[in-house]
Amino acid sequence: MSKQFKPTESELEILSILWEHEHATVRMVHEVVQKTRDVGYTTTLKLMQIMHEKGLVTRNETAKTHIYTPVFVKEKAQEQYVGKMIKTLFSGSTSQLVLQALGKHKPTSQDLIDIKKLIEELESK
Amino acid sequence: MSKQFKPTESELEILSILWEHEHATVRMVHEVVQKTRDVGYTTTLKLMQIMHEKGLVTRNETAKTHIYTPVFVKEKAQEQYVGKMIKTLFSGSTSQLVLQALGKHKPTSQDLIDIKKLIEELESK
DNA sequence: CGTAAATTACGAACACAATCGTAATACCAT
DNA sequence: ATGGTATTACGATTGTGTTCGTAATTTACG
Repeated sequence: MSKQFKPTESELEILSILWEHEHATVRMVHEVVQKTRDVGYTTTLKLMQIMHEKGLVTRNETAKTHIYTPVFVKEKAQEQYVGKMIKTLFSGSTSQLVLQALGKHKPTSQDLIDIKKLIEELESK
Repeated sequence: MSKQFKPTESELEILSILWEHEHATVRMVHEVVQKTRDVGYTTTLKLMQIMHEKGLVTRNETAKTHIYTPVFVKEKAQEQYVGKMIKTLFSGSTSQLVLQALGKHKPTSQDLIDIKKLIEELESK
């Protein structure tokens, strides 16, 4: 089994910003964070330093201004969270999750086509 | 907007047990919890007392042994967690979540039929 | 009744996440 | 070089979740 990866709420927010930008400085991350939450620069800095200690991110320190890069890819987090949710909130039933998701958050018609395609692939096995 | 509902990790575990049984005593819940985690009885008790204070559960106190009942239905939690996950981990794309879920956790063929049916309903609108 | 057993109530301790103030450090422009 | 500015480093504080020990309460039963 691969290593467990369990970011806190704030850490996940920062990770999602890093995933969007490949890598980023503290200031860049902080500017995005500040749009939603009113928090000081050093708070964001500290969080990212802790994430570095934990091994959630690496950083390039050659320049004064460090550049942070996430260690885990987004897909890893997606897989983990989806799996956990199916287990604890949907009694292990993937289809229940899918039905809930499709029912409450309507996808575009192109999305529906993609999903149908995948279903056909799954059925043909 | 309806009230926000944000159980902690442990609280969610207890809630999922309560959802499964409609309602339950501390001992009943504790026995289930103990199967996975090694924790004392009073810990489970305390958690459920706190959940009561927070309004996550109600309890019937007519007998000495209280009976706890969840306030929110499971669907509410499902909706909330799914929504949040789509937003933070799937850039708002429902289909991405669905594809990830179906790809990693294979559903039964009956499940696939159900999903296809829902998709057709969605498309006919 | 009165004692044993189970349950609840309460408070304290511990761990950890989040926040920020301040000091140290590196860089840039003049 | 030096002063100003941005960044990093560090430590302290606060809040909250989790855990458990112990006391108080209720119930059941001899």
